[in-house]
Order: sequence, then structure tokens, then C-alpha cells
Amino acid sequence: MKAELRRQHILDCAKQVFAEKGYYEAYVEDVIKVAHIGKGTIYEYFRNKEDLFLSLLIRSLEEWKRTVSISHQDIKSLDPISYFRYRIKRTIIFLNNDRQLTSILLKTGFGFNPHIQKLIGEFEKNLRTHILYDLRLGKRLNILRNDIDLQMTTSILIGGILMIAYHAILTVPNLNEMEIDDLTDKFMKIFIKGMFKPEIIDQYDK
Amino acid sequence: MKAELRRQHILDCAKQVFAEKGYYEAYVEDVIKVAHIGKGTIYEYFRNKEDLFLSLLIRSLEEWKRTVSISHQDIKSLDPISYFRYRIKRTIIFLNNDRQLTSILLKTGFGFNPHIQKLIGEFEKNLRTHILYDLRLGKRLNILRNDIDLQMTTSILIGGILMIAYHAILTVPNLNEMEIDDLTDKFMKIFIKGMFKPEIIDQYDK
Amino acid sequence: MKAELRRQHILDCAKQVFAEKGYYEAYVEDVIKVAHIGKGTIYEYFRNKEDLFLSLLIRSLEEWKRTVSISHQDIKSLDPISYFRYRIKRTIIFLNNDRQLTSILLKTGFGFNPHIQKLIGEFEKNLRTHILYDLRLGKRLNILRNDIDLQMTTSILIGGILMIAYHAILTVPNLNEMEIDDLTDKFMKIFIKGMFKPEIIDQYDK
Amino acid sequence: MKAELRRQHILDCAKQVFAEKGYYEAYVEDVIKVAHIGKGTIYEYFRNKEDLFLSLLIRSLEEWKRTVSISHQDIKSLDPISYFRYRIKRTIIFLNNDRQLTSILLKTGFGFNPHIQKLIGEFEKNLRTHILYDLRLGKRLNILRNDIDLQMTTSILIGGILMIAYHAILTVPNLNEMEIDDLTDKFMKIFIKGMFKPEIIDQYDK
DNA sequence: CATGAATGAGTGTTCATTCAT
DNA sequence: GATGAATGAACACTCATTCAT
Repeated sequence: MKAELRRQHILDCAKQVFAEKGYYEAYVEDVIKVAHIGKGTIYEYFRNKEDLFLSLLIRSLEEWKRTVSISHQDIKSLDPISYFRYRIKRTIIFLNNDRQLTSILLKTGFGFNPHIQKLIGEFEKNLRTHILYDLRLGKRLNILRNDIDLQMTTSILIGGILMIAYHAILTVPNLNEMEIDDLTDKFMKIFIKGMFKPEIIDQYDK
Repeated sequence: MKAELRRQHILDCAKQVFAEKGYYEAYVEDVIKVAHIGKGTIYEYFRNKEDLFLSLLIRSLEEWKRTVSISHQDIKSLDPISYFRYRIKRTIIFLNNDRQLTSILLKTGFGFNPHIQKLIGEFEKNLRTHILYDLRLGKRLNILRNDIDLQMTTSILIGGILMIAYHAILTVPNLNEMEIDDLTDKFMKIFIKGMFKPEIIDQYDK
Repeated sequence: MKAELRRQHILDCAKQVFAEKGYYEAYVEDVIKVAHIGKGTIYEYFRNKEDLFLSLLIRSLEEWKRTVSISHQDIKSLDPISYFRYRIKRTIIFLNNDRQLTSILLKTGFGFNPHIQKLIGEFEKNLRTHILYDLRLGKRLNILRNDIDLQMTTSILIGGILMIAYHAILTVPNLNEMEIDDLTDKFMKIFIKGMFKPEIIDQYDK
Repeated sequence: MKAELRRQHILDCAKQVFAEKGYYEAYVEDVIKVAHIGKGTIYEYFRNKEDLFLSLLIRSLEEWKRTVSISHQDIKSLDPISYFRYRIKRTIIFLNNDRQLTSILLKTGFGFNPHIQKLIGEFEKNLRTHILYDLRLGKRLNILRNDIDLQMTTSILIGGILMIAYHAILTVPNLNEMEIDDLTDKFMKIFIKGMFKPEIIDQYDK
């Protein structure tokens, strides 16, 4: 049990370091300094630096699932858009709370670096699966427009929300409940009614 | 003059290598091999690896501006949404054509790594400025909803379009004109009318 | 008493590991795994890795002495060459039975590595003393040629027999009684009559 | 060309270090200190420590072949035993001159350590091939006894001569021509007429 | 006594950068 | 200007040993 606590402690410290420096510029040396442990200790818990990083992402992914998930009862009690809003808000809350993770995700890049690809890729795929699941549900419930491309919408949602989190982290120290609500509402507006004024759309449709 | 050609040649090769491996896993050695030049030569044209990378991004940024820009005459001849569509399409074309750059942007991450931050950050800021300019124009022309947050919309647009580019690169070898048009239309739909059916929105508004 | 048994058990396991991997590539970790003991336990019985190795050699040396030794009564009942043959055969039997030791001796090298030198050196000196004792006995009994150099003959015997043991271990799984007899005879032949045909030697002598 | 000289210089220094400390206790750091080169330089010429060691052995093997080899004309002018003596003497001269190599061979062990086995093994195989070639020649020329086992004789010769070289290195600073001749003669005696007095052999034969 | 989690000095190796030619 | 051999600071990782439990 104490071992598990220590493992978690190392992961916490590693997260802090990776968030600050990014994968490549974060040194194992840095992590052990922050964690106040010996150099060899880290290798008792993780095979190597890559394994440490992967373990970190996996743990955060689990956390994310827990934070964002919603019980089936709750689904019924919410109207579709409120449900969608709930999801978005929870995601923003999660990214706001776990700014270190957000920083890691953004710094490392979603890209397909041969070494890190499988790590970050795994994370991104999971995120995508979750969102795609919601959108498919929305389609079955006849909530979404028929002409909406689900894959693309997922991409825009992920890309958009991450970019917003990135800016929030850069500008505001930590968002409070009200600011999060505000952010969520602004985000929703784009995806509910689009950017343009109705009259412009009407012109365009004709 | 020959020097300038050589510089461009090195940048081309560096781009290829950075696109394939990402900043950290791309070695100067790799670049000089691809460029068929001596190891010292690269340092005649660039202060160091970082400068090489920065120069690369700056050049691509200039290219991007040229590709995406639109003359003032053309603006008048287009209705607002078509203008917006034109911008999006040009961006997709650019990212599609310059897949190496797209790959670099995604691999390196938009993040704020102490070393690379100023490089990628510079690029991202420029991208943002351009889009923000368009959106402000749209606001002045009374095209956009009043309740739209410009900064956020910019974030969503950048994040979304990059994420889409990332997936397009991963899945399709190279997009043809038709596919680009299709992609653009799908993208536009989200931002024109939102994701939800009108009746759902009506329910929510009440 | 139980402590002594445990010590012996550790030595047995250490022998197995050292034989398989050699001194440097055998890890204390490997030994404790084979011995099914805790990591600290080995240091209850041995000062350090070097001490463990030395203890191993000392024990084997004692065993070797017992295996090869012959009672004084038996000496009288044997003719000189048979006595010599007996010694050789016993040595081959010993090396064959204790292939792990043979492997260790050959892998570690007789060399004079600063750290291991004193260990292996000790073993080699003992081996040499024993053989030299026999040869001196032979000289006193007027059995050996007068022009034979005892030190050199000892070297050749040790070097030769170890090299043969090495090849036997590499090629044959385990020698049976008959094969050992055969090996002994072949070995003896060289040292009894030399390599060359009598007529060749006669020519050379003139 | 200068590169080749530098390579040879590094090999010389590496040989010195390996001879003094053995493979495992010789550090790359030691070699670069002796060679007065930068740490990276060694990796310009050799893939890694193992490659450095292997290259060393290969070079010495070539040298050994040259030193020990004898022209075809010379073969005809020598009687069989003189030819054999010539070979032995040349080998002793080689091992005496190249005491560092001898030390390396003895320190590393002829053994079959998984990592070094293929290196030392290669060397030992070559040595064996050469000697075996001579012995087979002797057999064809009807010089050697018919009851002599060639493989075993080869083993005894290699083992014996290495063990002698080991002792010579330990005891005498450097052998002069006369001492080498003396050593060769003593060595030859064993293999020409055996150890025992004729009358003892006669008794045994009966 | 036995244990095994914790340790850190010590290694091999990499790769951006320099500078003599 | 062009080159590439030389460099060494930096880094991940190992493994014998210790010591609190």
C-alpha cells in the first residue's frame, strides 16, 4: 500500500515536471529532485522515462473518464443541449483543475512522433471515442442536424476545447465556477447557433 | 544569390526532416544528410538548430499569408459567408499542400515549452491575429452574432482546423479539389448553423 | 547449523549463476532469485559480491583437493605412469563433474585483473602447487627426464587440461566413464611419447 | 589516411587499458584519457565499447598471422621438427612482444561469456585453425604419430603456450632472444619426447 | 535473523556545436 | 565559403550495497 502511495507521489512530481518542461526537456533528474527520492527509486516503479510518461497519461485518462462521466439517470433528467453542456463544462473543469495535464498534452503535441505517438495517440483516441459516443447518441436521439459530419465535429470539439484551455491557462491563474460557466456558455453558443446572424445565413442559403 | 538558394535548400530539407521526426528527434545530422551539405555549412546560414527551426516557421508563415490572403477587390465581390468560406478553404489548401508544416506544428505542439515556445508561439500568434482580423471585420460589417466571443471563436477555429488537418494527413494521402471542397463545406456547416436541430434549440431557448 | 546449510545453498546458487554468466555479468539479483532468498540475506553471509565469489572458489578448491588426492598407500601400489594417469583422470573427472567451476575458471580468466586476480590467482597457485608437487616427486623418483623444466611442464599441463575441459564442456553434454578414460589416454600419449614419430626425432637429434 | 592513423592510435591506447584492467573494469573514460582525445571521438571510429574491443582483437589476429606465418620456400628448407619449432618460437615471440594482447586474452578468459564469447571465441577459433592446419600437414607428411588426437593436441598446445606466456609475463619483464630460444626448447622437449624417461615408458608399455 | 525498498556513484552513449584546414 | 573531424556537456539507466522494519 505504501508502495502505491509512493508511485502516486512520483507520478504527481513527474506530472509537474513534464508540464513545465515538456517530455524532451524534462529530465529524470528533475523528477527525482522534485520528488525527493533517489535516482534508482524511480526505476523501481517505472521501466524507464517513457513508461513513467505513459503511466502518467493513463492515470489522467482514468481521472478524466471519472470527471466527465454522467450517470444514466442523470441523462434522462437533462434535455439534450443541457446534457451536451454538462459534458463540455465537466471537460473544461477537468482541464482547468488538471492544468498540468493540459500543459503536457499541448506541449507534447497531438502529433505522431514515432516515440511518443503511441502514448499521446492513445490518449487522443480515447478522448475522441468518448466524444464520438456522445455525438452518435445525439444522432440516434434525433437531436443533431442530419448534415453534420460526426468525425469532423469531434475534431473541432477536441481541437477547440484544447485551444481554449491553453489560452485560459496562459491568461487566467485559475478559473472559478462563474468563469467556467461563462466559458462554457460562450463555447456552446458557437455550436448551438453558429457564428453568423440569421439574416446572413438566409441570404447565403438562397 | 547562390547563398540565398542554398539557404532555401537547407530550409526545404530541414522542413522535411522536422516534419518526419519532430523537433527533438530530428538531428542536425539528418538535415545535412538530406541536404547533401557539410555539417559546418548549416551553421554558416543559421546560428543554431533553434534558429534553423525558427527560420523555417517564419518562411512558412509568409507563405501562409500569401496563400490565405485575398485582395480587397475580391472582398467586395463576395458575400460575407463566401468570404469566410474562401478563407477556410484556402487554409485547408495550404495545410494540405504544406503537409510538412502541418506535421511540424502538430508534432511540436502549440505548447509553451521554454525553448520552443517563442518559436511556435510566434507562429500561433500570427495565425490568431489573422483570423481575429477577419472576425473583427465580420463584427464591424454586422455579420456575426453580437453574443459571439471573438477570442474564443478564434481558438476554436484554429484548434478545430488543425485537428482536422491532422486527421486528414493521417488518413488520406493527399486531398484533391473535390475533397477539399467537401471538407470545407462540412467545416462551414458547424459554424454557420451549429450542431443542433432548430427544434431542439427552440426548446432550449425557452 | 541451519545457517551453515543456508550458506552452502547460497554458494550452490551463486556457482550456478557465475558459471552461466561470468563474474561481471552475474548480478547479485540473479543469485538471490535462484536461491529464493531476500536481497539483504546474502550480505548476512558474505561481505560483498567479491567475498561470495572468493568463498565459492575456496570451497571448490577444497573439493578439488579431496577429489584428486590419493592416499600414500595407493601411491606405492601404482607404477609411476599409472599414478600420473590416475591424477590426470581424477582431474578430468573433477572438471567434468563440476562443470560449473570449470566454466567459472575459464570465463573469469586466469588473468591478473586487479580485483579478481587475488581470487582466481589463489586458485591457480594451488592447482600449480599440487601438480608441481607431483612432478617434483617424479623427479626424485627418477622417473622424469632430467632435461624437463618442471615449471613449464606444470604450465602446459594446467593450460592443456583446462583447454580440453573447455572443449569437452562445449561439445559433449556430460562425459561417461568410457569417454573419460579415452580422453585421459589421448592426453597421456602426448606427455608420454611426444607428438612425433621416433624416426623423425632421430633425424632431428643428429 | 590521418583518420586511419588516429584509429590505430585509439586501438593502441585501448589495448593498453584493456590489458591493464580487463574488459569490464576498463572504462571508455580510461581509454580517452590515455589517448588524449575527446569522449565523442572514440564513437566516431567505433560503434561502441564492444566494437572497440572486437576491432582490437581482429587487428591483433592479423598481426599474429603475419608474425607466425612462414613462406613456402622456408618450409621446404626446414626439417619437420624445425618447422614446428619455428612456429612455436614465432608464437612465443609474438606473445612476448604483444604482452598487452596476451594479458587481454588471459584476463578476459577463453570462456564463453554471452557478450564477449563471440569476440574472444573468434580469436580462439582462428588460433585453433592455424595450429590444426599445421598438425594436419604433419599427419599428411607422416611426421606425427598415428595415435595422436589432433584436436586434443591443438588444445594442449594452445592452453600450454598461453599459460606459459602468462607466467613469463608475470615473472620476467621482457624476454630476450636467448631466453625465448631457451623457452622454445623447453617447450619443444615435452612435445618431442614426452615427460618420462624411456625406461619408465618401456615398463609401462609392457 | 530475514527482508526488500531505497539509494547514488558510476557508465556508456548521444548530438549540437566548433574550428582548423 | 565549405567542410567534417573533434569535442564534451548532458542524460538515461544500472546494480552493488544499506538499513529500517
